[in-house]
Amino acid sequence: MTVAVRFAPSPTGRLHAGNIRPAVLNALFTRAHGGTFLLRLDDTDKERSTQAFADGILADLTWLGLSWDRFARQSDRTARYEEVATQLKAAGRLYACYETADDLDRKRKRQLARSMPPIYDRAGLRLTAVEQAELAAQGRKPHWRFRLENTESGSLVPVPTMVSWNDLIRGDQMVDVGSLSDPVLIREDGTALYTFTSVVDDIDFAITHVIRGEDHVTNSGVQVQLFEALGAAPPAFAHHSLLIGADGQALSKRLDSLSIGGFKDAGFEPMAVLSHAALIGSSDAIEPHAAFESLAAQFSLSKISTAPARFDVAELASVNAKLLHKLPYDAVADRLAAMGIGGGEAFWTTARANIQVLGDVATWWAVVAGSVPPLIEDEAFTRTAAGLLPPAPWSDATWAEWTNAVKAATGAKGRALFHPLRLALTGADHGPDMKSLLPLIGYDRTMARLNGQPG
RNA sequence: GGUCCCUUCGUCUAUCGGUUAGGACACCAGAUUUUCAUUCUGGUAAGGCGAGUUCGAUUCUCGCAGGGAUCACCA
Repeated sequence: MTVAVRFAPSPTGRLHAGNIRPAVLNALFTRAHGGTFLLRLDDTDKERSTQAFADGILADLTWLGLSWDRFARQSDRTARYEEVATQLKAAGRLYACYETADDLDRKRKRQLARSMPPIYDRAGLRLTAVEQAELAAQGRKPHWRFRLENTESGSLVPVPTMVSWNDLIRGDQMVDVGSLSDPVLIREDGTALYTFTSVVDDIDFAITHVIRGEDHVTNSGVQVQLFEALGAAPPAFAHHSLLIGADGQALSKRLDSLSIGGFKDAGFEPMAVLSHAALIGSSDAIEPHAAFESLAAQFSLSKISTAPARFDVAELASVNAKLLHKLPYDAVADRLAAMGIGGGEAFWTTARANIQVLGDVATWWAVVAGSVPPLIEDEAFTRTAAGLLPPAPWSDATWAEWTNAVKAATGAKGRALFHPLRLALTGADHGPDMKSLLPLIGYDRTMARLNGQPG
């Protein structure tokens, strides 16, 4: 059996820290098992779905470096859904209901008020042919529910009915479909809903593994019955836990600030975001991986925890910085060039240790090749240092040679010796190793800055 | 309110009845850098609470508490 997975976002928003997890996990699973990856846009909600969001999701995935083997959008498949719905009606598993949304809402509230579970009472199933004909004559349009298999024969009253599967992350799972409402599959306007379209597509695209968030666990119980009603074997399921915020509360409130677009704008590397998303809530160390293959090589669903994991953007920032600190010059040469940054490998290996995001190198490039206002703490000291500056050409040894001379002349050592020189040469009290930075700054700029000129 | 899931260092986690409770990040210290950062080495730090089972419980059972999810003509 060839592995086939899918990632099925609905284009009602952009991708964020929470919902890239199933995307990444599915992609990793595919790579690890040699399967195919279907990107499916679940755009059955016409009210909320937009082309702009669809484009945004594709752009976000592409930026992350994720690709797909197959692509589908549910709005293209309405004819197929109608066909399958007809089949289900003929099989007696889909029944017409005439309550309005308000009716249903009132029913639910009444049940809740009496501490009863808000389960649909199957009034539609009790309608006689005559009653149905009357409603139809009034021009009423029904919506259609899937009759769950959860009663004893001859009864409409649900009894505890367990649907079970061996979840690839959570182990043995049981969902009691006896305590669930028959799901609405077809809206009053005739369009299909997610619970239905998702199953039809999973069957038609021969999906073998459904990897998604634990918010779908109950859905899976219902959908297993749908698969069976349609004569298909359910796929294997794997439900990962959801993320919570750094403060321990649900993440959903602040997702706007945790969008993939936001991470991109903040200057994070795609591989840092990808590594973090793949590793959070797993038993592998959360560390940067330079390549998708490296993540895939160690990937296993069994390493994913069932407990909700905490998403902290500071942790992502740290992964990003570590990734950059190890990044070889070849991997960034093009991007540095695009930023107008030269200096070659020597500059990059010197500067990379002091950046959090790639854009930070601009700061050090200005120090090396541009103009920075020097900070002169002690004019006499820097003037003395300027007088001792060795002539060009410079090498890695120049810094030691020079600072030893300054030390001998002034008696300064340690921080008292280096701090004022760093401030004068870079305008900052922290930064890359001066030994390798000095030759990059060069004689002229160094001399100018020691004399208080921006250089 | 019903149902499901979760609870080990600050954080992500390992442990499938007997361990000095391990690792990673963060933090602290030392080394390197005669400075900061980087890098390297070392260290501090944990089983929510209460019962039960057992010779023995982080591990199994139950209760409580806390957290998450779900109960849409959303996905």
